[in-house]
Amino acid sequence: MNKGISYRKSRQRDQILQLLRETDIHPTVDWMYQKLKQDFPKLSLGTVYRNLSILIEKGLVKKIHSGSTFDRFEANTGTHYHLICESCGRIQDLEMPVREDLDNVVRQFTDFDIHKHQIHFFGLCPDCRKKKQTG
Amino acid sequence: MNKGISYRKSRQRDQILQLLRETDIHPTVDWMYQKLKQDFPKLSLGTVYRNLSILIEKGLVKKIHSGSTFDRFEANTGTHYHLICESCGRIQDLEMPVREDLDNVVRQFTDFDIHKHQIHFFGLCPDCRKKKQTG
DNA sequence: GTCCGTGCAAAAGCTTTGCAGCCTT
DNA sequence: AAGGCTGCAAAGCTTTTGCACGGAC
Repeated sequence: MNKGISYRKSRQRDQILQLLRETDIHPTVDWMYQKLKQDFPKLSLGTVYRNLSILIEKGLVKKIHSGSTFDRFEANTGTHYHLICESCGRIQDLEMPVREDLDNVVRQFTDFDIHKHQIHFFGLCPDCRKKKQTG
Repeated sequence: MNKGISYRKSRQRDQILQLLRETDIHPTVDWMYQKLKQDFPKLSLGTVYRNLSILIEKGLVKKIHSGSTFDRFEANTGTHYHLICESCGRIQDLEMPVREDLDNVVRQFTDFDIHKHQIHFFGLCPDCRKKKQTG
C-alpha cells in the first residue's frame, strides 16, 4: 500500500480527519466538501478524495459501502456494525458487541481464509417510521 | 415500485435470467454483456441494465454491493451470506444457516425498525492463498 | 394499433488523475 | 532544494436516459 511516501502536514487533511471525528453521520464526500469550503473557499473535490484515501491508508478512516451510488466515511475504525435506513439512507453505528465467534463458525463451512466480517442491518429509522405512519 | 407496467416477453431478458441461474460467480454487468453478445451481436449495455432492473423489481434477481466500483448480480434470491475474496474480488455463497435471531438481538439495542440484515465475510479464497504462499 | 423493448449515443454521477505552482520539511 | 500537497480541469468508469424503430400482445 504505502509506496515509500513520507506524508507531510496538510491543514486540509487535518480538518477532514477532525470533521470525521466530530460527527456521527457517516458523511459523504460532498457533505465534507461543503463543510470544508467554509474554511478553504478554493478547496477542490480532488483534494478531499486524495486525503480520504491517505487517511484510509493510514488506518485512521474507513470507507462504508452502504448500497447507495456513493460512499460514506467514518473515523470510528474499531469493528462495529451498522444500521442503515432503507428510506432515507441514514447510517448509524450499532452499540452491540461484535460476534467474533461468527468468523470461526464460517471457517467450518468454507475453505476461505476468513479475516473479518461486516454486518449491515436494514430497516426504518425512527424519523422515517413516523413519517410513514403520519403520511 | 411497479408503475402499472405490464411487462412483455423479451428474449434478452429471458436470457439474462437464465444466465444468472446457471452460474454461481455473481457476475458483473460486463460479464453478462460479453456472454449475451454471442447470442445478440447488437446487444446494448443499456438493455442489460434495464432488464436487470426489471428482474430485480420482479424479485427474481438481487444486486450485490460487494465494495468494488461496480455491482454484481445473483438469481439466488433467498437470504444467505457471502464470502468475498479480498484479493481477487471473487464472491461465493455461504452454505451457512441464516441467523434470524440477530435481528431480534439488534432490536434490543436500537429504535430502528429492523427488517433484515446482510453479512459479508472477507478473506482469501483458496486460489489466492496458494498464490501468496507460492509467490 | 398500442405501447413495451431495443440499439445507439449522449449524458449523468461519482471518483481519479495530469499538471503547474505552493507549501512543508 | 526536494518532493509531497493543492486547485483546476480533464478524463475515467459505471450506470442511466432520450429517441426512433421494431416487436409482443
